[in-house]
Amino acid sequence: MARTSPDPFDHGISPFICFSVYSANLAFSRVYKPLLDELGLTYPQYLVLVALWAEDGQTVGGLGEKLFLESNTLTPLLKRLEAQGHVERTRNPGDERQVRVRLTASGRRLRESAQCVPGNILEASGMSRDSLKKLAAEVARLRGNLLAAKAPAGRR
Amino acid sequence: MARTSPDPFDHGISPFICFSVYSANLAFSRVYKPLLDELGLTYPQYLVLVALWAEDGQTVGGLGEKLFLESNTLTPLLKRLEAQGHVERTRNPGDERQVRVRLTASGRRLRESAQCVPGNILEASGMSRDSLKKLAAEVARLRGNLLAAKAPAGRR
DNA sequence: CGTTAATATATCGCGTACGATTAAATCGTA
DNA sequence: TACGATTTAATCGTACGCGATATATTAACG
Repeated sequence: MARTSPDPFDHGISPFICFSVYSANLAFSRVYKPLLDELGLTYPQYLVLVALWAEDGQTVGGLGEKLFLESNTLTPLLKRLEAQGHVERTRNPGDERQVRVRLTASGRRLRESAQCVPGNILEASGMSRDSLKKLAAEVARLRGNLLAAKAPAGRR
Repeated sequence: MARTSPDPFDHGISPFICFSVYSANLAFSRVYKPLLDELGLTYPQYLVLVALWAEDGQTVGGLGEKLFLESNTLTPLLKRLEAQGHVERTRNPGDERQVRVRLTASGRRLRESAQCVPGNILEASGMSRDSLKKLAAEVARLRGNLLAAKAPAGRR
């Protein structure tokens, strides 16, 4: 009998991993808050800037693929970043459907001001760089599995 | 190319554990969505009910302690659960500051309808029960460290 | 060419999260 | 007992996430 465990609510463990992830994410955003407040950024805005610092001039869709977000989330966020003067959004002349997001001088300057952020997070995590790296990889693998289960493989 | 690449970003963002957690949480809520839609619940509402199924009649503050949330988030959420007829909120006669949240018959019935949920999540995770359990514990430890770093020791 | 399908972004409404504030009940202590 | 301090929820404003929909541009195909 490879029946599931005798206790029907031992299933509680699978809500447990999702709850750990859920609440750890809340905890992260709370640790980030005071750091990012000084830069006038929210946590998702910071993630977008990290992506742009790595590769400037990405499209909305390109950013969404990296961040697992869509235009309904990104467009208002990017408009706020634009209103703050950190990015500019321009239609791609070669394909007017696309919007390219480019860092302004202000957006590039923020990179320096934000240099201390990862170090602070590392310290707050109370774990070694290596443990975090391993943990991040495992969680990313879990994320991949979940997304694959969500959008079945046959799609093209 | 239209296909989402298997590992879209080994570039800028991947070293950040916070991003793995952030995006894994989004992935979880997307996997939960269709399951919980059938119950008419959101993911945070489901978490509240899980807490109440484990222990009925908790106060708003007690729920918040378990879920790492505060009344500014919980009160509207609980009102929606009440509007759906799954819980009732009553002031504690012994201390009128507190609000006790109790499951209704409808809220208890939901527990049976939701029994299939954890199994579905487990399957979607693509990982073994044991791996998930270990991972959940590590992520919970990380969460604890972050919260401890946020609220420094001197608070007493 | 013209019509239709596909693609890329934007808009809208709802439900969280959360800082800041408010209001009410209780406690501590003189 | 009186009264300021503390505790507990609730309220408000802002910013995500996201399903559903709208709009505009490009591609496909007859």
